[in-house]
Amino acid sequence: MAAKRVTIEDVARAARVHASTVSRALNPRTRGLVTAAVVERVRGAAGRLGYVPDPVAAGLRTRRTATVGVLIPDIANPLFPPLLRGVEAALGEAGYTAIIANTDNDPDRAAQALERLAARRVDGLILATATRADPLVARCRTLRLPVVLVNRTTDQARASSVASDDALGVRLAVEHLLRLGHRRIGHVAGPAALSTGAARRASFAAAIAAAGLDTAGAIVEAAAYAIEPGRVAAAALLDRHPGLTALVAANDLIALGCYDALAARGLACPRDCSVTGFNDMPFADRFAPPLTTVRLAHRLLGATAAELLLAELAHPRLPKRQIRLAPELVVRGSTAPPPGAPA
Amino acid sequence: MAAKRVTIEDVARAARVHASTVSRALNPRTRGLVTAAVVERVRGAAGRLGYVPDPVAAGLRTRRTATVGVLIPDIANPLFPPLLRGVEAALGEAGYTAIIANTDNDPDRAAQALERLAARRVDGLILATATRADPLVARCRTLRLPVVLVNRTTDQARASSVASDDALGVRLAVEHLLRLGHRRIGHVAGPAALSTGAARRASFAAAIAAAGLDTAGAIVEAAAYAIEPGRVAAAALLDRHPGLTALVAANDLIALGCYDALAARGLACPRDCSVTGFNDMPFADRFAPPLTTVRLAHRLLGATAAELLLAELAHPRLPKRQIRLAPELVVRGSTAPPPGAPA
DNA sequence: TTGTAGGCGTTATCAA
DNA sequence: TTGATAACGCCTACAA
Repeated sequence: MAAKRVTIEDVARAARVHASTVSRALNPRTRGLVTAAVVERVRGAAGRLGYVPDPVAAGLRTRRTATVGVLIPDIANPLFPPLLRGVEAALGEAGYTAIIANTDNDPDRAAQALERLAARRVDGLILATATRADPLVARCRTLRLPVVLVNRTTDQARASSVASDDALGVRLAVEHLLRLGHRRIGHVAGPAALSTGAARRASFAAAIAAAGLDTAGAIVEAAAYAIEPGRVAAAALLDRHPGLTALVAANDLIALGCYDALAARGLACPRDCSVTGFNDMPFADRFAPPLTTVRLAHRLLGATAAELLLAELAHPRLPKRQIRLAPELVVRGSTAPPPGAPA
Repeated sequence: MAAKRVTIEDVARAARVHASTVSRALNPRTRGLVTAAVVERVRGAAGRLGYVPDPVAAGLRTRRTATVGVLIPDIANPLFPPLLRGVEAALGEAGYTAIIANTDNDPDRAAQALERLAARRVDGLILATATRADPLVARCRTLRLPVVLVNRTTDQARASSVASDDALGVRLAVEHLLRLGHRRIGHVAGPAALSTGAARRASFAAAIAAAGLDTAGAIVEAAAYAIEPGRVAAAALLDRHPGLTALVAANDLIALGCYDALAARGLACPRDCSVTGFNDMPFADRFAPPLTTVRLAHRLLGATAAELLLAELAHPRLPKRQIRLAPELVVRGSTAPPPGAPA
């Protein structure tokens, strides 16, 4: 059946016009240059023959592939699937296709992936892997590759970005704990090399200080946003400050590590110690106990990043924008008044 | 800096050979045709100039894009991220790139995605969305697009496939429950239109019959592999058979629905009723209670699918293969002896 | 072993 | 408004 490919020449013959006219008639941007009647004839012929334009050939000529690269740390981190859905939806709407690459939080792999995607001639890049001093942003400038940061940002605002308002999120968590009566609150921070780790930590310190409490030393940094590093850091924190009645974790996976560290010491959550997370990852409501956390609109995060990038692709000289989405607190079963508090 | 693109012509000039020689020297398959000394000179020049071959241009000429399409129902289903990692790893090894598309279990979206990927000239397709009578497999044949099925299969073995041994998995779950002393066991099945739903249901019935028990009517089908449909189906099942002491769910999300249905009736799991899942999705060990389930090697599933496809790309006339990976039972906290059983 | 020539399917530019 | 032409960057018969 569909043995041989239908090309623009075949359509041209069938419509009794030149191939370039077919191209113009079929391309929405140039359709205005062609008589309406001819457009109809061409579309009819194209439909009859089952013509499908070849984006590879068009890309060779136009230097655009209608393709966007997406670098993420690890798709197995439940934060990212919804984000990717948002990216995909927004790109798809505009006729773009996403090419996703995992970097495993490894800068070398990220650099490699960037080169591979650039070689594939992606039109732009969405970076969910940025460190605060990420060399990839500069590399994109060199390659003249439009880039948008999502979730994590760099210290220098050389690219547009969409992220959560980390400061607000942590403040909501701390204020919730203060309202419950907690006075000895610790923080298991994320990596300081990431904007999220640094911002959440700073906000924690500020919120504690604003309450007139002392936070010195009640912060330990986890080596990565994952359960086991979270457990290790939480254990160290509890060693140093056995009297803590609440832990603010820099994200939900670290919060799970806090669960483990508490369990290992025979402490019950939330009875002996409350825990809060960040992200409201899928199934956070199913954990034991259900996790009180700060909810991010992950899908919106991805969709917004895609739209920022599409805007830059359409208008290359657009000023960079930094968008912060406001998160909200979701109270579940992992937080309660501190032990000994009046009911 | 990298203002202008470095082409094969530039390298040819620098190495004082013809462009076609550069092409041959740089392509592993044709390198043997070129003198070693010339190869060295070419590679040197290419390295110095920072030449990166353009896969778009090469693809136009060779009709191959080193690209594979992957259709999945929904990346937000935790089953798929590890599977995709496996696909990505195996493809990357061979220099291929995956292009992922979500279909939301919608046949129309799946068909659309297939056409889009075909238009993009993917070299092959990995289908994780197959229904038992999926028209997309035939469409791939028409398009002469190599295709491999993963996780779900079609009734007709017109394509190679990798999936779990569903029969074995369910048998393991049922036998575990029998050993615990359960005699009234129900099944919340997956959609009958999917190979997994049908196979797991048949295996459940067979295992119950083999134990000399009566299963008539103790099966209800969930409308989809998701929590809420699972809850609805489990509720219907419990209405019809209030005496059930164990539920075998067709997958982990349906198992979570069973949790909800039991809770709504004031029944405790596992004290009043045991529940088993299927897949061992990430975080299944974190649920309340931790889920006893059948573990699949998801990453291996994906990697194997990719390798099957790569083999077919290399040798188009290869016979189709049907691979079944053996799952294993993971016993956790959601199963226990039936109420009233001797400790 | 290397060079020559042609073409993959499309679109931009120019001319009519 | 439409047609002709060339070019995007690469690969592969074929010729030398």
